[in-house]
Amino acid sequence: MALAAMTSSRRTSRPTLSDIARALDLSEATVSRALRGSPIISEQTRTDVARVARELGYVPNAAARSLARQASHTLGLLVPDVTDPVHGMIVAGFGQAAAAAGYTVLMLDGVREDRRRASALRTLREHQAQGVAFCSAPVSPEEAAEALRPAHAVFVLPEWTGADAEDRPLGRIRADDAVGIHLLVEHLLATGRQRFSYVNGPDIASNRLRRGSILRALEAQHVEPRIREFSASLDRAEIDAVARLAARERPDVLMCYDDKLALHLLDALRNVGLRVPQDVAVTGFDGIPFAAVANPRLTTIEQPAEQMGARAAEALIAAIESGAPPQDQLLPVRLAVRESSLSGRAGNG
Amino acid sequence: MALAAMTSSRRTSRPTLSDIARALDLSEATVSRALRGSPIISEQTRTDVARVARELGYVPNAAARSLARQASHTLGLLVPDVTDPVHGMIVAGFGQAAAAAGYTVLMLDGVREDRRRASALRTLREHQAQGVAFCSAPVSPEEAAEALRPAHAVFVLPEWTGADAEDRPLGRIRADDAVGIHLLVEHLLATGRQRFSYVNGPDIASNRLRRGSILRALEAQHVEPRIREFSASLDRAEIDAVARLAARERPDVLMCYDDKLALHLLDALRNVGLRVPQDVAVTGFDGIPFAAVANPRLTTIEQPAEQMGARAAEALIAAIESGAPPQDQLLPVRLAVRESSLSGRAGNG
DNA sequence: TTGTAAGCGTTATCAA
DNA sequence: TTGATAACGCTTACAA
Repeated sequence: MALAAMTSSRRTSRPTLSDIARALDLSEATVSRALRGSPIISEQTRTDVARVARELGYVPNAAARSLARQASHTLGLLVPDVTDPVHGMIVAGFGQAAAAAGYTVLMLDGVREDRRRASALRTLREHQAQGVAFCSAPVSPEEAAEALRPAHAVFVLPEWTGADAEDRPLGRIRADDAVGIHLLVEHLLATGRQRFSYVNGPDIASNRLRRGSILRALEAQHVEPRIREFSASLDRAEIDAVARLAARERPDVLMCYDDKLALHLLDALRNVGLRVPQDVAVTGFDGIPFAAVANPRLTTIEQPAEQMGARAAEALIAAIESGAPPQDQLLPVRLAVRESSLSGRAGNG
Repeated sequence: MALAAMTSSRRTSRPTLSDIARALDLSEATVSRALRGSPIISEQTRTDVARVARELGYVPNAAARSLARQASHTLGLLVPDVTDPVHGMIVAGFGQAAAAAGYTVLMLDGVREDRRRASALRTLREHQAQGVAFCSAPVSPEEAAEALRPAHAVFVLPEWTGADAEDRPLGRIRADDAVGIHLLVEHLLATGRQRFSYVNGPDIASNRLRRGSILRALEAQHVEPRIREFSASLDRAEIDAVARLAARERPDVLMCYDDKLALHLLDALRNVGLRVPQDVAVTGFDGIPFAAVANPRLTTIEQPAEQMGARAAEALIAAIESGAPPQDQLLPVRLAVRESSLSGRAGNG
């Protein structure tokens, strides 16, 4: 008996329920109940168990619990690139909300790469994730279905808008890009800009959506949507090319897919001698912190990224615990007007 | 029998080993061995099992495996703030290296806050993390010990340099700050800067270390270490105060704790009318991507942050699998000279 | 209020 | 080469 006890405590070197039970001469079942605050346990037992658990430094084993309960209390979060400020904020918000609700997060990064995405999905299945959020990730319907099997899913940014979206336990958390863009276009028109151009980001849904919103916003303002489009990923050569084109064509505004792109473009414009905002206005999208301290400070549409992450986790958890599919949500954005789009043009057209 | 099968497959809705075993009329043990490529399995059985597993969409249950093997294959990563570019890169590198080695990462954010740090450590114990990395996190010796119990630990940035470091299974992954700072000081002296000042970041070990290195580097260059220190967290009011002080005292250089601080200071200096680098040089530390496109582009010391994360994971895994404590590592840095520290001073002293 | 025992999905030990 | 069987640590009927 004593030997068994030693052996068992040596083997894992972590105290278990049965260590507590043995110390108090109780059954494991009673200890388990006491630890989780079951109402049918006597006050005496409860305090005894709590004390011994503390003394022993007992912490429940998540794997065992997951197995016994048939619930992992684990959420998956798929991210294309954690080093991106927006994704970082989503991750932060998601993690905080999940932790607050007692859920563990498996954050898998780099899922733009096929192999890593596949491995991430497999990891989530192995760990029996009860819900998964796709953060701006290009997931195919097949993959989504695969990831979901019995789980719930939420798309934080609307990368996937598959036709069969209705059949699946999906929810979408989005920022109200359209409204933000409407405000932005209004502001730009008000400051006298006329020849608009849009600088495309990578060819993903959010880029297409923003681009579409710009066209619609211009129409709504009865501006002929004479929009010149430029294409640039974050590849530096492409951005330089856009800057050179802009120097030649002289649009009034360069509306960029996102802040990161805009900040790099600002740098490229400096190289070709175009002044912002005197020669051309530049706007971003997202509201990342560095946009506020760029030189010139960048006009942008601020998304509540951290809140979006938190909402995603909450939606997932609510869905898991209620059994109902996660709810869609549309969060408000805010236009931050800064130097890069001020009027006072030098008039070059 | 058929009923039992249905019941069992309904209950979890995920196929298990026994589903495969039943389908092929084999034992679970054999299926388990076949799946993991045990050499003592017949070719026939192996292919049969693989086929059925694929058909059924079988994925092993991590919780069950962790329990049976007494090894979670899980690593913990404690991060103060994922939205910080440096931390983001560490997280990215760590995650990639861990995944490549078949380990799952539990990334816990916001651990600067006491409560979240405590909860993070508990989560890691619950999940039986076999190793944990503290990324620039202010951990107390007690907490570290608590986190470690039977696990291994690596400190990615040297926040904790406790006296009893020797007794514990610790390893430190650091960038060679001292060398970088030496190069930086040399460069600044070569461009004619004389009155140095250091802008302190938060009062954490890495700040103290960088500060110390600057003093030593100045001494080594036989420059009287007349260094004026300023204090600024990322609180905007403090940064503005530093800018005003700088406008009054006119040091030749403002060496900042890190890039983030430097970028904000650049903005503040613009407000008080100080030109960089004509009136004062500004340098950062870390080499975050936005430093390269700031206006003026920021001179900085580039740390291989992503590589540091990867090394941390690798060191942890090596330690786990060999049983030896993790190895210390010192990674090289690189001085990136950019506009913010160019010579051509307007001569104001 | 507490205990007994079965089970969760794997792996590992021993036999066969 | 394969099969029983006993863990792994916890939860949960069902009994007492």
